Amino acid sequence: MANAAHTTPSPVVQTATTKVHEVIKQRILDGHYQAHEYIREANIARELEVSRTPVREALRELVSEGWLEMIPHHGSRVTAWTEKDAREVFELRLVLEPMAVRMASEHMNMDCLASLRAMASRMEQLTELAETEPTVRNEIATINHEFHRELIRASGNQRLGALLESVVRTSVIRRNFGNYDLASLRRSMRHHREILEAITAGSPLWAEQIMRAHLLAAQSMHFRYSEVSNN
Amino acid sequence: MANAAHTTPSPVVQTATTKVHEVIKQRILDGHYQAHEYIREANIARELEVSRTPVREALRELVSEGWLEMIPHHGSRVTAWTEKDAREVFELRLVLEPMAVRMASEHMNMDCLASLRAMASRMEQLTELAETEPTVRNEIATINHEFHRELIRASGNQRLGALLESVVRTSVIRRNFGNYDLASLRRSMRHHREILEAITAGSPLWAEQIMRAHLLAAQSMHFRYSEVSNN
DNA sequence: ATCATCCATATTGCATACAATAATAGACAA
DNA sequence: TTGTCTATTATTGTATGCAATATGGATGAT
Repeated sequence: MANAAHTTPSPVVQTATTKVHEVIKQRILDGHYQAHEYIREANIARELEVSRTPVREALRELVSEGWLEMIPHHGSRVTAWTEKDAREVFELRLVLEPMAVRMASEHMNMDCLASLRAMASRMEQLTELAETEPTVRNEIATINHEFHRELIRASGNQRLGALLESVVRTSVIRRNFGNYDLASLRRSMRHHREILEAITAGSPLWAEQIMRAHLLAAQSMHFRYSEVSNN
Repeated sequence: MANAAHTTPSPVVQTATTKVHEVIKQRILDGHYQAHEYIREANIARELEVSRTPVREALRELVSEGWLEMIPHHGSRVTAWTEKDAREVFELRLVLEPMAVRMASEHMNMDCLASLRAMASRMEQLTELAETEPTVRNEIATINHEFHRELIRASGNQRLGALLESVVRTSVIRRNFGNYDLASLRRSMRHHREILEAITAGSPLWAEQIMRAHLLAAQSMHFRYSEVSNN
């Protein structure tokens, strides 16, 4: 990916560059760094007690991965996402994730399936607490994200995983079900369960279609929410 | 992809880093740098008369974009493509490009269509020379690449373009029709023409299906060739 | 002969200094 | 007041030196 669409180069050896990379990325996800905010090289270098060199290298990587945009001689700032971006991402997910589920269901092993079932169950439990305890929505969102990742991983196409990772960030940033009413949450959980049922039944096509419906439902919720909040 | 999956950050301002980036990328495409060959920072720095700093930054970008792989404290080398990679890429193209064509045909303007028609015509002309003059195959390949790019651009989804760009490299490297017999070449040209006919007729679905067939035919040719040459 | 250990060397990783560039504020004139 | 020019300052871009690490071969012990 332009890369970009690729995983971090060195997962095992920890250099200063990888450290800076991870910190900045985490802070973007946290919301600690906000959209359009400039990341000054000297600041972050001083803060993390490294020189500007590894900072610059980390920034370049983050630019290639789409987290930052760099204006020569001016600086690097957090990329802001427009509604157009969101639409593009949904269009792509709508094609790639159903494909991933179809492929995953064609050669699914029992361990993976068991893991997915456990996640689905956990999310269902949490859903019933969502009304009284709003904070569990974050936990649901995290598991949901992991559920989708696991399915994509099971597709067997590594590149597909990298692509979706680079594309799905926008949903990661606001990965919450805060705007879901209970009925929508339950429907979403029902979709997860049905995807697993389709896989178990050995019907890749069924699984693919449910995933498509699942994403269209999510898309519908997203734009319903964003219309009243943003534009 | 990142970028990975992303275009070069600064198209207008030319820094030393962008210069190094372009040179190395071009050399990988040329075949000047071969698969698994190490790019030594000091060598390329001395050759291009810059210091190691911009070289390192360019290398990091190229790693993020998937052109190189970097082993910490060991070096950066040109990524080699396996048959598995090729299969993954075809799977992805088979989903993304038909999608792009469908979307492109839904809002196609006359200028773009005229440009595509011109490219198709040019390729058809060159095809009839391919038997007597083998070198025109390279020219056909270049126009073919441009044809596909233009279609993707016309889809209106910028991210899609970036994704495909990061994914389709393998075909760029060996972007030649050297292993096509005349009949296959003609069929390929016929596909291009039919895609444009489908768009003109206002049938996104037709265009999408022909693109899928077009890619499956190419896939078939690719693996037929690679079986006798590689494994 | 084989294996482990240690040292020399090549290469990358990082820090610092300086150069180049762009934004900012202030002075001055219209 | 407004516009323009200039000097200052902040920030990024590049070069260089040194530290950290890995590789390969020589040396020695078993």
